[in-house]
Amino acid sequence: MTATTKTRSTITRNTITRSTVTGSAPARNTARAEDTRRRIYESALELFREKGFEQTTMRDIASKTGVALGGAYYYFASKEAIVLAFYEDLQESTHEAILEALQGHKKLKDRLRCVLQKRFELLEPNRKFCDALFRHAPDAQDPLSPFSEATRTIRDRSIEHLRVAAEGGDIKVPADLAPRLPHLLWLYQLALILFWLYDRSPRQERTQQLMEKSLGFLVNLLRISALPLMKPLRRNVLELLETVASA
Amino acid sequence: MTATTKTRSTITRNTITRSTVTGSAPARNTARAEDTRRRIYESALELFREKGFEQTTMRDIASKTGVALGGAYYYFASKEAIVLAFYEDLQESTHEAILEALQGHKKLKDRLRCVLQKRFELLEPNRKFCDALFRHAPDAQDPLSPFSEATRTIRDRSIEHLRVAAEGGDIKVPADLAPRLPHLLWLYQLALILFWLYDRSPRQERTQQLMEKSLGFLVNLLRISALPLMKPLRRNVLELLETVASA
DNA sequence: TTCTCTTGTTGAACGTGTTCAACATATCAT
DNA sequence: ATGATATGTTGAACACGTTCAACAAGAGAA
Repeated sequence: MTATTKTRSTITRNTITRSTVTGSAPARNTARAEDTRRRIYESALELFREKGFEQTTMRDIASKTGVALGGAYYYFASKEAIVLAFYEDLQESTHEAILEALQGHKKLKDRLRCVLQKRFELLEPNRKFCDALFRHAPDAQDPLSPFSEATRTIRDRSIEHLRVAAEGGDIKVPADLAPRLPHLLWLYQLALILFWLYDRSPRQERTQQLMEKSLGFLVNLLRISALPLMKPLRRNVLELLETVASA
Repeated sequence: MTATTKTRSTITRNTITRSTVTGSAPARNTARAEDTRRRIYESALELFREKGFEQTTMRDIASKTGVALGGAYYYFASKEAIVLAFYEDLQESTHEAILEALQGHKKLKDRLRCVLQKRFELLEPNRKFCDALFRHAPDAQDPLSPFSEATRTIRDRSIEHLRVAAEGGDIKVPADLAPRLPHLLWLYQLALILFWLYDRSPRQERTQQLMEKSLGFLVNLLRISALPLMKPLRRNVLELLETVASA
């Protein structure tokens, strides 16, 4: 066992040019780099889909791509960052699609279901590995957490979908609650996705059931929330949110 | 690089005598074993408290205890299992205490706060490492998940506290909701603990605030839930729970 | 061309949780 | 006491994610 004392150098190139959450992406995207990156990315997703996140090794990914182990880390800061890149892509490529799909629906319940369905539809082929994103979920300091500053862009997009869905619906939301609603709906969506990821029923029917039931509940809740009787409860909820949100 | 092909033997002792979640505990607890186990356990907790879960190495634990690395694994199935053992201990040693503390309170809000306060009080010195328990939380198949079959005993104890707290309170809970309430309260407690673990405010004051606000909300909600108007919403909630609970 | 600097690539080494076959010690029937 | 079996202990080896110093390839200036 050679006790090689490694000199830990202080300055490295990559610490400077880190740009997105996705990883230590090189500053200039030359054609070669772009290509290598894409090849690594695609090998990775293929393997993730086949064997799941845990079962796939960075060595697998590198060797399938035909690069050295270290190569993967030149493009992605970590194994999980690859999954995050996928989620970014997903959000990117479906933003318009979701907003368009909404046009056909008037009722709030339908509009929300529309957004959720679309999301699940796109997530479906990748169900086996998306749970990786929730591994460190509650720690908002972790860049990969859905609550982190680093994932704000992705999150904001998603919230925007839900805002549009809620605003165009047939239900009048109380003025004090309205501005908070999109964020709440996003939390609701997050919970559903989490349930779906671990749903072991065939074709994830239980998630479908849960979605229907919970949508019904949600809409009823919103309807009722407008009643004068509900004012104190609404105040309760808003205070709660205030407390949670204050950084 | 010596390519040592290791013969993977098929039968090992430990696979047979595994008894609790806590780890592959030996069948007979001899005095020596008991002692070694405790020493490992205590070193581990000390280190966890000092440096947190991630920063503490199994090698640290072993060497601090004065045993070989493998020794730790003779008593604990994994690093996380040590934390679970701690949580078991906690539950064990405080069951009575919590039930007694409840005696002094009549109002539901006070009774619930009493249970929660006690829990946090006991968890407090160990805040730095309890998050380890939530690492694989949503996967009910993982033995260490709070939802797993393996942790049922711990969970049931906790739910029992909350059942007693709710039953002795001053608020009449609707008959259809009452049997489900303890489980719901347990989920509520889980959420609070999760928030607390990652609460970075000084002395975790935000958690205290959140507790007060949410307790107020909860009690108001229960009060209102008895109104005839609320029958359909209650039905909604119960259906929801049914869907989630069906294995 | 040749020299320099940026960009891209390599693979050995590290630190980690975990496993396991070998060894050591205790327990107990004969 | 002696062997046999159960119990406890060891440390090397494994597989994995990750890091990094060294090297190679390309682009641009001289």
